[in-house]
Amino acid sequence: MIRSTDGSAMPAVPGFEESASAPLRGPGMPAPKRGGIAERALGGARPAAAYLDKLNDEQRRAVETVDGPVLVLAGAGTGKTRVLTTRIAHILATGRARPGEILAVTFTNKAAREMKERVASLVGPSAEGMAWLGTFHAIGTRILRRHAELVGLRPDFTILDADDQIRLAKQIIQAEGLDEKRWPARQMHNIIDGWKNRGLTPANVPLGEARAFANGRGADLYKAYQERLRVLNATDFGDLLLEPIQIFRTHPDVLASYQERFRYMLVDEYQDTNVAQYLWLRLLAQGNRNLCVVGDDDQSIYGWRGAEVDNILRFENDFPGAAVVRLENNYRSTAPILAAASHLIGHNEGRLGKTLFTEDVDADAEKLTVASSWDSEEEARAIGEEIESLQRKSHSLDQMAILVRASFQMREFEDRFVTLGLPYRVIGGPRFYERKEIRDALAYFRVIVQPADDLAFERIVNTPKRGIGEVAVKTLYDTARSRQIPLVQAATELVQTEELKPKTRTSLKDLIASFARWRSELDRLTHTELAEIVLDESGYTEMWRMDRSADAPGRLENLKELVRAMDEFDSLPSFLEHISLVMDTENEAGQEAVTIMTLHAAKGLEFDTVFLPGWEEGLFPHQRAVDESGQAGLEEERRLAYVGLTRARQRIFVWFAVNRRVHGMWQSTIPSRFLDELPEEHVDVREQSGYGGGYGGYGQSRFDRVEPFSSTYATPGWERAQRRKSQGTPQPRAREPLTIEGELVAKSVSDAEPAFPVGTRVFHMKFGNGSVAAVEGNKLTVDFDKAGRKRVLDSFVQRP
DNA sequence: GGATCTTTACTTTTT
DNA sequence: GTAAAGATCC
Repeated sequence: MIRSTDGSAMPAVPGFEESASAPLRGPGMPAPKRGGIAERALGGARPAAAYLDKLNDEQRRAVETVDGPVLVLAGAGTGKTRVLTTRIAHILATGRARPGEILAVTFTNKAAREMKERVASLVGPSAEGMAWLGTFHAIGTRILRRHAELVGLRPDFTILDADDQIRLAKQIIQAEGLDEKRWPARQMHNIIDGWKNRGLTPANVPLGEARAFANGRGADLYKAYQERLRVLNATDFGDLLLEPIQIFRTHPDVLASYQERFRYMLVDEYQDTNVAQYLWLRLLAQGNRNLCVVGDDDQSIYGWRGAEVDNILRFENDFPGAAVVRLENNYRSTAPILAAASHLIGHNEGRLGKTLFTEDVDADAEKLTVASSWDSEEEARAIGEEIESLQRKSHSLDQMAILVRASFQMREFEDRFVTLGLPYRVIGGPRFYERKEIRDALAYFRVIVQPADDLAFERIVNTPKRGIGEVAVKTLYDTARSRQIPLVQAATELVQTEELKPKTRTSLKDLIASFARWRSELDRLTHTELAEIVLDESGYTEMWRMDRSADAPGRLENLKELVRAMDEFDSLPSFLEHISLVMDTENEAGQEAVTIMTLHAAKGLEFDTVFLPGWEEGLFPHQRAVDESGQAGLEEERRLAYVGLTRARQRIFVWFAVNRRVHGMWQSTIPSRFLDELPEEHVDVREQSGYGGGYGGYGQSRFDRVEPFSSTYATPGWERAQRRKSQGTPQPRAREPLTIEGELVAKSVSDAEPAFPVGTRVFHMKFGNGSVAAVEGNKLTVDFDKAGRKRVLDSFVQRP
C-alpha cells in the first residue's frame, strides 16, 4: 500500500481502484458504529487505563492477562481487533515492553496496517516504533535479510511471486527432460508450496509424497528448485518462513537473541496459521512464553491453502497452563442473524464451541429471507430489485454486499447492474501489481537493480518484440546454465561471438547497452525519471501505443499510475522491496456502490445488508470441496457459510437458483443442505411464483426437491483426467541431456587451462568441423571448414 | 517471429 | 461459454 513517510494512509491514487483490493475504510470497511463502543475507544489520546473502561469483562481479561500463554477465542463481531490493539497499548502503557520488543503478526497487510493505526490512536506516535508489527512474511523477510548469509543468500535477495515461481518450476521440468503436459509447472508449484506450508524441506518430504510427482522425482525437483533459487539469490514466499526456521534451528544464539527481543508476542487470526507459521511461532515463544493468539475456529476457511485449524484446537496442549478467554458477546448483528449463524455452525463437529449472544434485543429485528429464482440470471435480477427497493428506503449502497462462493457468479450480477445502472464495485480479481504491463515494467526495473535476476530478464528480453526469439533465448540459457552465470552476463558474452544471427545479436547488444546505460543513471536521476526513460527507451510504452486492442489505453494508464506510485518511495530498490511483499493497493471510496465479492474476501468485513446467492448443492457447498476433502471439506464450506452470515448487521437474503449454467450447460440444481440448517423460526421463506413449481410443504426439504443434476465431473474430460491421474505413467522421453553438476564445475574450472588449445579440431552444432585458431578465455576463434572463421563460446563446441 | 487455430480448465487466494 | 495458454501454420 502507499503510505507517506509519517506512516499515515495516503488517499488512494485515482486509477488504483482497478486494483480492486478492499478499501482501507471505504464502504467495505465501515467506520465503527457512530457513538458506539468502538468509536469511543478510538476517541483520541486519553490517560492511561481509560482504555480499559471500554471493554467488557472477557475482553478486559484478555487484555490484562499479559504474562504467559493466552488463547483468545473471539467469535465474529466480538471485538477481536480491539482486544489485540488494547492489549498492545496496555503492554506499552504499563512499561512492560518498548514498542520494538513486541512481535505482532497478522496475515494480511491490510490487517497489519489497521492494527498499527488503531494502536497509534490509543498510544500515540510511539506506535511507529513497532518495527515488528506486520505480516508473517514481512517479519520473516526482515529476519532473513539480517541473517541471509547463514542460509547461502545475500541480504539483497529478491522475493519471487507466484508467477515467477511457476516459470522457475517450468524451467526445472524442462531441464529434467520431463513431459510438461503430464507434469505441469503449475502443479509442481502447488506441491512445493504445500510442502513449504507444512515446513518441509526437500530432505524431509515424506517418501510417499515425494514419489507422487514426476515418477517419483518430486523431492528431486524440489531440491533442484531450491538450488536454482540460491543461484538466483532469490526466495519464494514459503522460504520467508522456512529459512528463518532453519536459521533458528541451526543457530541457537540467533534464536535466543530473538526470544529475548520479543518480550510479548501476539498473533491475529490464529486459526489461519499453517504448520510452518506454527513452527516459527513455537520456536520464538519457547523463550518467555508470552504468546497471545486470537482466533476463531469457526472462521477457519483457508484449510485448502495449508491452514491448520488444529493449531488453534491444540494450543492448550502446546502451551500448558494457557489462559483461555472466550469472547462471545457480539456487537455486530441482530439476534435472528446470530441465531441463524449459531444454529448452522452447530452442525459442525470438532469445534472448540462458542455461543454468540447479543445484548441488542430489538423486537423489530428482521428475520432472514430465503428466496429462490428460476435461474441464475433471474437471481441477479431479483437481487437487483431488492437492492433498488432498499435504496428507495434510503439504505446506502455502501452498506450492501453480495457475497458469492465462486468468482464466476459475479458476472451475472455485474451484467445485471450495468443494465440497471446500479453502481457496484468488485473486490478481488487481478490486482494492480499482477497485471501484465505492470509486471513487465517491474521486470525492467528489476534487471536494472539486480542484473542477476534471470526471471525478470527472460520476461522482457523480447518484450517489446525485438527479434530475440525462442532460439536465441535457448542459446542464452544454454550458455548461462553451462557456465553457471546469469543470463545477462551470458548475453554480454554471446554478443561478442557469432553464435547468434546478426540481427538478433545487434538487438541483444542494444538491449544490454541500454541496461548498462540505465544502470549508470541510477544515481544521477530520480527513480521516477529513470522509470519513465526506461519505459520509453525500451520501446515498451510504444508497444502499447501501437496496440489497437481495447485494453491498451488502460494499460498505458496503469503504467503512468505505476510511475506515480513509485514517487512515494525514495529509491528504486526500496520500491521493489515494497511491492514484492505488499502487492496491495488502496481503493478509493468514490461513489456509493454495492460491493460484490467472494465469501473468502469478506472475512473481517461487515455490512448492514448481506446477499448470499447461489446456495445450491455443488456450488455451495462446493462439489470439489466435498469430493476432495470429504467431511472436513464440507465443514469448511459450512464455516464459509457462517462467515457469510456473520458479516451482516441487520438483514440477510439467502438465495438459490433452480437452474444454473455449469461450464456452459444449463443444469437443474438441488437447494443447498445449508438452507435446512437454518433455524426455521428465524427464517422467512419467500414463496416464489412465476416459474411453475414453487416449493414448500412437500418433499424432504422445505425447499423444492428438483431433479439432481448429473455430476459435473462425469464429463469425458474429467474422466480422462482421472484416468491419467491413476495410471502409472511411463517415463517420458528425455528431451535433452541432463546437465550434471559435476560436469558444470569441471567446465567452469577449465577456464584456467583452455580445453581447446590452438590447433584443436572441434565440432560445432551449427558450423560443423573446424580447428581452433585462437583462444581468449572461454571464447574461441575457429576456422570452420565450411563456415569460415567464427568466434564461438567453448561450451558450444566439442572434440569431434 | 507472428498470426491464427486449438486445447484446456473452470473454488476459494495471501504473501 | 469463455478466456488464456499452447500448438501449429505461414
